[in-house]
Amino acid sequence: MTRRTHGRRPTLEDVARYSGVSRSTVSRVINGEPRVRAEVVEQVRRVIADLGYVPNQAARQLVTHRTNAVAVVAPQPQNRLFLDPFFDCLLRGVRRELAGYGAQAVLLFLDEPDDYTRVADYLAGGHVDGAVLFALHPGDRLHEMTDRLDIPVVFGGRPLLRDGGTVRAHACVDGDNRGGARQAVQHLVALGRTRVATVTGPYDQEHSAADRLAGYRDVLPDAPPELTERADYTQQGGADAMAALLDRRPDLDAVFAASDLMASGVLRTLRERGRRVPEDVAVIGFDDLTAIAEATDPLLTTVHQDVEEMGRLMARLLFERTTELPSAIVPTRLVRRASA
Amino acid sequence: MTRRTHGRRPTLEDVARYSGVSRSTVSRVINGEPRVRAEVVEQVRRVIADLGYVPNQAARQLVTHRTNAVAVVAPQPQNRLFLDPFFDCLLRGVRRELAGYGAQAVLLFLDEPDDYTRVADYLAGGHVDGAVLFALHPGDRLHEMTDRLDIPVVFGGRPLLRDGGTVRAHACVDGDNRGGARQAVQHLVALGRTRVATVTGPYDQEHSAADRLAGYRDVLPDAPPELTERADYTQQGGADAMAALLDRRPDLDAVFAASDLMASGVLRTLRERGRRVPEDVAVIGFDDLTAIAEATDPLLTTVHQDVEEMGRLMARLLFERTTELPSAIVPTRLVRRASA
DNA sequence: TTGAAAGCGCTAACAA
DNA sequence: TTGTTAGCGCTTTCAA
Repeated sequence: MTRRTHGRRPTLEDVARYSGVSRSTVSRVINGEPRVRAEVVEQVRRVIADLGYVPNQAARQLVTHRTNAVAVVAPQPQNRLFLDPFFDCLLRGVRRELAGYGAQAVLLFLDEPDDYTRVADYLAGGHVDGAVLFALHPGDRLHEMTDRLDIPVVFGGRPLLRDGGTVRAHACVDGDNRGGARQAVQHLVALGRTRVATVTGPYDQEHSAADRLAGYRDVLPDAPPELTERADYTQQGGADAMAALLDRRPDLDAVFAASDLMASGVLRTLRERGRRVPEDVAVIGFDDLTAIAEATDPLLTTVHQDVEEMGRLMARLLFERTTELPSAIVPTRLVRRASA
Repeated sequence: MTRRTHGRRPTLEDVARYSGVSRSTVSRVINGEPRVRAEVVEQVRRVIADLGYVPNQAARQLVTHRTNAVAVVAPQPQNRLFLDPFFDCLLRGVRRELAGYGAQAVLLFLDEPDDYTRVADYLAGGHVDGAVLFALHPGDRLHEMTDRLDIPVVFGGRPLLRDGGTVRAHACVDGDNRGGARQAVQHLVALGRTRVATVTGPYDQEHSAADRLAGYRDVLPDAPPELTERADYTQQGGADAMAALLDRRPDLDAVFAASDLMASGVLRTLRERGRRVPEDVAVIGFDDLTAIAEATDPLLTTVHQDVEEMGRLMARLLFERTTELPSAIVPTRLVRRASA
């Protein structure tokens, strides 16, 4: 038996009519409320299936103020973010945790200037119950835009304003970049290495890069500047940086690369220049992305971050806003493989 | 002068009251309708800014049936899609074109089984005005789920059901995979190569891979099977496949790799095995992702697809549903660089 | 256990 | 050019 609604999309009203009950009762069935007679539930369910009824979320949202959707906002700079396995992992963590709350993660990208206002409007427009903001640069305009939002916001990475001002007390999750870098460099020192170089990320643009460099300097405050080379978190960047370091200091005996991707470039250059790893030069990376760290030759010793867990934590913080300033620094640990 | 709404989020009603006009007038101002006195527009705008009023999208949507959001749905298989520059480009095209229509692209990922129903519910729930579906496998459950949707849907890549059935006449955009492959192989033949191998994509899972293999066979129907090696569209896969081909047929003199990423792996293996490109072995890729094709040594000759344009086209088809079956095959062309 | 009725915040006829 | 009015499709008191 197939019922019709004259081409209109069926409404709760239609379901009620065909079931011979009131709208309230249908609503109760849909929302799984207990106090409905079992036969009625059955009957209503049948009609719903028959009609192919799907609740109108806009109508529901208008009264409940809930959407069951959470926005994940991230920059998509030309040819970068999508090639970043770190982001891949983080996002997966957020998505899986949200799924546990029955919420749909919707990803929004920031690329061109126009995107900012459109995304800000989207977030303010009530399309989502909360937002997770990723990998924004210090001083990113979106930081300020989120101040006026009346939904909870969680940042990945420390939120900072350009001028040193602070944003509203949003939650924030980050890895222990500085501590992790310290562990790595201390390990190299403990190995007896005395000329420890570092390949950094873009420390003027990213907190994580600045913090990892700070960790290196914590352990080696007197390291000469020519042992530090700035790169851009890419493999090629790591390879080029390594070449520059070798040109300046052929005698270096260890390298701390601030990401696994860069470390794999570092290894490539060392191989091309005929240096043995770890005998001649010990190498440590950062992130412990298994797809990279367990595929290099030799296997990469690196600072482990539980990236998926960081993602999950961000999602959790969105829903459990118990403490006043629910932020978290996720600890790191050194994973020894073959390169150091 | 700051007005208050007792902690409530301000509504259109509040704006009307403070402006001394009716709700309709405020609505007209917000929607930029012409027939409103300039001073009134000014005044209303001031109150809106003062109150920090943002329209409630749910309420608006309930009456207009529009959301100004479009979903982009794609699988995020563990460690794959995000590392795929092709997807990166396609998505950028979709986003930019949508931005032109004032629509926000929201990206939804499919990963675990539960995701399917949640995403289907999201799409059916009226959160978006349309959906762009990417890179689904043949027989992907989502194909059938979209049949009941009352929003327009555009597929990237041909939609097929497992059992050979057809889906509702959704729009569909794809590159000319078969024709492009033919061009590539014909070029190798014209170069005088007589033992042309091919490294294929996962042709049992992806249309594009099957079509590119078909193009190879169109030109070389009698090529022996040992000249064909299946890989997985990754760089490492391409490298391994090349090694296998060389082991079987050390005399091969050309390779058509069904993606640039695989082609870069192919070049790596050829270099390691001491073969000169193109003197000993000519190599052609597919996609023309400049980040890859212009970074290989030698520069990669490849089949060009305007991937960003394909993305834009998908978005356009969503809004301009004029013809009955608005599908499109985007043509390809061979870009000669150094490798063939 | 069920129904009646009000209202969420907005747009869109229709009148004025 | 502006205001009045009637919904959009749902949830949620409150009564029955």
